Amino acid sequence: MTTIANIFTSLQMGVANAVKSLYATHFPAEKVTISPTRKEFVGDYTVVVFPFSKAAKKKPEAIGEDLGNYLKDHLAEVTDFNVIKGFLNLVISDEYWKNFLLANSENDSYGKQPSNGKKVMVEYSSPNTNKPLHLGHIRNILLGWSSAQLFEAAGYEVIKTQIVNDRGIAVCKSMLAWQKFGEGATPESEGMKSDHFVGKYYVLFDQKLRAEYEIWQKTEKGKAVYAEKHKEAQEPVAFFKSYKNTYFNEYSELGKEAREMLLAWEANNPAVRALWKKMNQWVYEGFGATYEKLGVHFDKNYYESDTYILGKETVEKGLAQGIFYEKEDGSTWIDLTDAKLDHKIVLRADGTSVYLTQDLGTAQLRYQDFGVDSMIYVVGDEQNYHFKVLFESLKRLGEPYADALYHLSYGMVDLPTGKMKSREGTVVDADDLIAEVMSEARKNVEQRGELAELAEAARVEIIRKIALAALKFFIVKVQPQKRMVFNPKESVDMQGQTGPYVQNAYVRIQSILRKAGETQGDFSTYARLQDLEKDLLTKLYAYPDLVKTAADNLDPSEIANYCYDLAKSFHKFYHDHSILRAESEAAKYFRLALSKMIAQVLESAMLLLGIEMPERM
RNA sequence: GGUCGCGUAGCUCAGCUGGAUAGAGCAUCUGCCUUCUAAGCAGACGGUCAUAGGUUCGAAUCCUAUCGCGAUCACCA
Repeated sequence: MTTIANIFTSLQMGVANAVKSLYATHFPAEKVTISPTRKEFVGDYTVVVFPFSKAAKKKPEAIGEDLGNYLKDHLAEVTDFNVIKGFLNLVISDEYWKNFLLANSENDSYGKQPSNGKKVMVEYSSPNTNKPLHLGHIRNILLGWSSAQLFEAAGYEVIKTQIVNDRGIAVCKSMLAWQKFGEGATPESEGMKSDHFVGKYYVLFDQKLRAEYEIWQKTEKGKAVYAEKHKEAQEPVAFFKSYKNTYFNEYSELGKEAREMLLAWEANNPAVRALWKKMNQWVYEGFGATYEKLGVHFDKNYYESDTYILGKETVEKGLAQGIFYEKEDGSTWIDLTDAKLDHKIVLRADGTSVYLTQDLGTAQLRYQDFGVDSMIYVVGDEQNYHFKVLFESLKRLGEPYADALYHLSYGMVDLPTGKMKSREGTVVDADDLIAEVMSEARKNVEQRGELAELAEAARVEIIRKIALAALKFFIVKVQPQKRMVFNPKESVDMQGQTGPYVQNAYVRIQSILRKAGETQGDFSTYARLQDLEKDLLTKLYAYPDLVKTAADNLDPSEIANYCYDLAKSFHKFYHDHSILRAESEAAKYFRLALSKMIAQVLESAMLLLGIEMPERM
């Protein structure tokens, strides 16, 4: 396989040399801007010449001519140029592109970086064990999975993990509701998916609590509390809404029982622990099924029931180092005011851990377990502050991985009608969503009839791939840090800027390859590459760099947008030029090689997003 | 109020470290299937890039201020 010098660096250096020899000025090569030529102009790459006008003391047009001539004379890759205003458009030789294609069209690891010997841990999903996964989790899961894939492609060893929030008062709520009102029902007896079954009791608890609360509001005690605590001109409805949490903690019978259950759990009460295990097992089975449908998995699970006591040693160590300090009441704190982050508590006066402490301990545990060089936390942007504090604290503790901690922060998912609110029942359930997009895909497949001759099992598999492509692409094409609007109707679209559109480009190529017979042949005599062919080649050429920058930026949406771009260019090419009936044998083999490489890049790029390609659709 | 994020076409989104006339998709309208899969292609319509200053040969992009939306500022996780 011939190695090909990077065209960007070679052009940059060419320009720098030209500036040096023509104008006797040093201009750093890496500062030369090279971009793909816009399609309305002739050329493959464009050099912006304005920055040289000071050194050259000439008009930009004249500089463009100078540089163009120099590059044409000195670089074999440059065969022609034109200058428009301050822009020098360079035409790259057909030979260069043909060599590029020859070297890479059969290379199925194109774009993947060699191992860099580093380990990174990606934490994502991290659900609570009291209710099923919803749309918000899906965004989290897809971002987590695809950034893990991205890092693997960028040369890292990746360990995928989740931290399961399997304890606490919320979990006790569903346990208590099941115990009190469940009458021994099981997912099997109800015919329900087991995480939904547990979720039902979580909802039931809230209903019972609300009923209890409403009765209480009318009691003497309730009226007295309102009279005493309400703000001026605050109606009872508004007051009691804001008072709900206090009620739960101070007056509610159910609240009392739930707290007692939590205490019993912490005291290792066998009956409570057994109930806890049983219900969590149900939830895990349900989650497992959803994860499998989404095509994701984890290498290692951490459970909050194990990690919530972690971190105390860290605090002791930090105290000894003077990083933490104790208050008079016995609680322990860290002062981050010089990092503009305020004081944060790390241990309560009774010596128990808080959220931050757990995360400190968990980070260290992970380091002990895997010796990771870096960790990525995929968590919603409402926790930005927490992660700043966490990372700053670990840095002060001198942890070896502390400079390589990243929070992949993403915005909430809204519905066209507004925010998702569980209380108002507007939360989009993950399983429902998957089922819906599957049925939409099936409808489309049946309408088209393209797969009518396939066995049902094969058809189902393709439908699954198409459906998930639509859903995943829809979510992952949006930049993570942006809040996004999820329109359920648009998420099942299969035309336009969608996953199936990209798949269709791949499928068209597979269809051609099946019909082609011999797909490899000599194309060295193919001359005059078409504009659309060059457009595709420059895009293919950009792919490996894209993988790197997308990983650096923790941004899978860059990959999604690239896939769409590449597919779009291919669809146009496919429409305008015949491949199997090309003008010559050389042209045919050239286009077959080009198509093969496009298919290969589309397949591996989409796989970075967790999207699989069907062979036909 | 402090801090952070966001604001681009009717809607959903691109626009890389500043570069040519700001791009896609959806929606609406119009063409193109006897030719490699029409989940496709082409065209029309649609913009004061929130606003005002500044830096620059050049600003959607960088800086400042203002406005709007959101998050956060818990001994919850």
